[in-house]
Amino acid sequence: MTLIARDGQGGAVGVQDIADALGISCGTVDRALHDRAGVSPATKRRVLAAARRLGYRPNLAARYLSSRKHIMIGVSLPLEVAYFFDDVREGIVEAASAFEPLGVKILYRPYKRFGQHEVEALRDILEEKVSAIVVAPGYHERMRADIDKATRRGIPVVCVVTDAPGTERLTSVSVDRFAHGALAGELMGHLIGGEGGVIIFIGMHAVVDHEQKLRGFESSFKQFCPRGRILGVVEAHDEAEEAYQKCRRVLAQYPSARGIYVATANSMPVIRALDELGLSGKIKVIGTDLFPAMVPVIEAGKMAATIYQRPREQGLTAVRAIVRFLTEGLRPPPQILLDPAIVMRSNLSLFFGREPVSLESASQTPQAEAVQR
Amino acid sequence: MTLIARDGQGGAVGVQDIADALGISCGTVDRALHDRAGVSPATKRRVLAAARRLGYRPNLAARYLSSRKHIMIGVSLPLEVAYFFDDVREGIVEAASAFEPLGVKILYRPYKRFGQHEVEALRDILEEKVSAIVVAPGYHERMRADIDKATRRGIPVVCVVTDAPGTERLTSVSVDRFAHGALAGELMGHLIGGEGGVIIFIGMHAVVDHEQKLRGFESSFKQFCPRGRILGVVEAHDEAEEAYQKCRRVLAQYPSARGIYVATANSMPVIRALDELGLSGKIKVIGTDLFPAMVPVIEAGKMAATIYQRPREQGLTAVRAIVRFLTEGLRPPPQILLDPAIVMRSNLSLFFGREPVSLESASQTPQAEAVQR
DNA sequence: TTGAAAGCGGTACCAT
DNA sequence: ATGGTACCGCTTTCAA
Repeated sequence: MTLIARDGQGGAVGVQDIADALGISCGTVDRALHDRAGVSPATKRRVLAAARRLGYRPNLAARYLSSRKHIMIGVSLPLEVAYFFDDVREGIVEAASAFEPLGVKILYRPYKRFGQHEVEALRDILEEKVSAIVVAPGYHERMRADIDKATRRGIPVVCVVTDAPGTERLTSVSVDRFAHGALAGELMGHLIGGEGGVIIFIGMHAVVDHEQKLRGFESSFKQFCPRGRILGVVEAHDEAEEAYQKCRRVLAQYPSARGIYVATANSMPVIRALDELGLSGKIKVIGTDLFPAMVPVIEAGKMAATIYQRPREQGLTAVRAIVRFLTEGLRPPPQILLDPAIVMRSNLSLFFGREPVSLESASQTPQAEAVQR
Repeated sequence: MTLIARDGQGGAVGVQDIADALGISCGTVDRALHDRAGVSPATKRRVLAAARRLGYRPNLAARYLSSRKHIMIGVSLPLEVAYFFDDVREGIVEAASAFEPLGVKILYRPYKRFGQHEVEALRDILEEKVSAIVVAPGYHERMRADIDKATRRGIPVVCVVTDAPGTERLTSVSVDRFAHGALAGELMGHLIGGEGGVIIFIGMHAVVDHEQKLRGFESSFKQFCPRGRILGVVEAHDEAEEAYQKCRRVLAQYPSARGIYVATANSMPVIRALDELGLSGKIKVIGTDLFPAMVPVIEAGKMAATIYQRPREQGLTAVRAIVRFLTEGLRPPPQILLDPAIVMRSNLSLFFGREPVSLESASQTPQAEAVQR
């Protein structure tokens, strides 16, 4: 050993150690480490080798303190559907606030409706100086060019809720949609006691999400309800009135139906139709997502279960993945799939109205410092 | 305004700003802010007032960099039951690694079996210089004194999996056990089609956890299975052989039983008994937790569902709560209840064998730095 | 009791 | 291309 460890903290190796070991200055080491201009290729190679050999790990606190570069995460999400994307945003803010000490900040650039003006919103964000971007692509083909552009500029893009397959996005966070449908199918099989016909409501077949849920449902319903049958698949295009009308029509057509699976958030019109026909509770309904109006419906037993896509978790997960990538270079798996949660009457209260750990009560005040060591 | 903002970053206020505003030195401000010795009460009051007025927020990166005090979290968990506590520990390590830039480190002091030598293990940890402690109290009465002692020393204690009610612990992280039981009850109601007798296996009535699950089950089973009946509650004391024997006996006594709810992890002996009696799949079983041996059982349809207590999430949550408390003074709610997850065949793969975001691939190497901005 | 100043580990700028 | 150094905001030590 030609070196004397500079510190007792388990021997963390810093730029200065590398510099000392090579007999050069820390400035040069910094330049070599970060691909900055003005280092001879030879020196650079030596530095990189030494860094690896000595096990260099950057001190992130020092870096943050020194560079004063904040990690600004641009968030572009639709304002509608509010109950869902508000929760996503809540998760994002929550995670960002946990990383505040690392200088993580959120730049929120919402747009009106899912799928509308999303490209413009993304471009706006690209104008600003952000370090990463969170988006929920409605029409991913339209977003592709800008997502790839951001990525090539070194700005990682993470998709939440929906994905933009085939793009250079860092990763996507969403619920496993096949599992979503499969859970619904398995549960439905149990609910209707292993036999009977069911009807499925989706948005449209063209939407990959809906199609995946549908396939999931079909695959497991077949297993868990061998004497069951899928009577029909209704496209309601996420329109309330359309769902209502088609529900009435399809029930008239199949009066023997024993279950309905609504693979989108569009379940309330179905409940209304069942209510009017006096079939609430008789026909078993499995819905998707969770919003205020559904609470009394579930409590009243008019909907047996709903598959919850955990928007808050999605937001949390996206930001955590970004921060780890940015600060530690840890590349997340190309796709992060959360497990959909089954919400029934017994656990409803755990999902609804649950507050995040309050951000207000954070120590703005010096008093709270006292608890530290 | 008598002050000119020192920086353009949104006007963050630091110790120096307070010092300037008061015409004193930053050293004094620091002492006043942290209850250190050697500040006149008058000065201290003025500093505190100014800090609040100016909206002082400590720069945590600077603090960490300067003080070189790491946040060492002492973790005292049993090695058994491994499949469960290993996952808790995995979550703890995962969360800690995310906060590594803040100097968060784990001091792991395991002990052999749940409930045994836990007091000694806790005392050992107290000897070391830790900033916080995570424990899973088996016999919380025995732990009380040491938990309170740690807390009084300024070392927050967080309970995971189990709680130590009535102690000064910072908070506890566990699954909502009433909801656990209630979910099982609701599901069971559906599984047996609204009528029939069921049998419940617990550890013992004296264990609060088990009693809570039992009450949850009873309450919802009554609602969802109005023509159902709880035939018996079996205490198996977490012993495999006992569970097996009692299962055979109770099934002989109630041949009409249509469902079994095992409220502890002790479900495999029950499955074995059912297998031998040729009742697998006929009698609906709802279990608790998830471990390797259960996977084929669920896949084969011998167990309809299991209620998963999400050990990894518990570990993650505990560490996050500790870090936020320590760094931001944010006090968590007195009890953190996670939602139990329903695992069935359709979502089994999402829970089992799921790897945490790999810690290995983290940037030990300077190359990964290049992705940063 | 208080002030002044030296770091902590990187970064960035100015010399060379 | 490289070295030297001031500085980020806070803590800590030494002087006064």
